[in-house]
Amino acid sequence: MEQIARTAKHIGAAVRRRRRQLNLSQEQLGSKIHLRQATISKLEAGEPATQLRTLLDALSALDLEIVIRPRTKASVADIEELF
Amino acid sequence: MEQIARTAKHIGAAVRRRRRQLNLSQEQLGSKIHLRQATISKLEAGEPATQLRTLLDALSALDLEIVIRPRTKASVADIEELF
DNA sequence: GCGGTTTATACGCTGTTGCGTATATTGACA
DNA sequence: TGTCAATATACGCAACAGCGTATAAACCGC
Repeated sequence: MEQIARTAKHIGAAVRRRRRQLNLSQEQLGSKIHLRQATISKLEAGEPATQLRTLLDALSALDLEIVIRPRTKASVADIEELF
Repeated sequence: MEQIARTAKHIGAAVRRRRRQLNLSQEQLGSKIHLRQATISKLEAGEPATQLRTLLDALSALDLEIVIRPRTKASVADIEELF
């Protein structure tokens, strides 16, 4: 339930996972926060130039939050496994 | 050491806190990741249109990572206190 | 108070978002 | 396999990030 994310792709994957968990389509999620389905698609695809606002709005609608903490010793391989 | 961040301002504050902890100037942090001092300034100011790439690059240089998880019950007031 | 450092802000430029709108592509399942 | 939902992608547009460069403003120790 806790996803470590070090890249935009990780973040996108976490968003997608949660959205599906909640049985929402990109369209439905988008309309909750006034973003287009295409925008959600790019966010989930891990587009690194996505705006912070877009991510935060999505997280909010998905009842997710971000925690910022010192990096754990988990290797990159360990993290990739989660995705 | 774990910062909950639900807004761009929270994120910016966490970045700034860590940067200072490591005794880096915005200039120094920026040059590590090929971003201008002005860009770091905006990130720390909590500009919500900042690009994800910018944040992730900064976190990487600061040896920080993001965790995405379901929102805790902590009230907004509780979170604001941290900042 | 001063001088030096650090941070905020400005201008013109290029690149890219997210928009509206629309259409391919893919996926799921009867 | 056919069909409808869901997702990816496209075009032109307005808005704005981040760039180089530069300067104002705020901070700090002495």
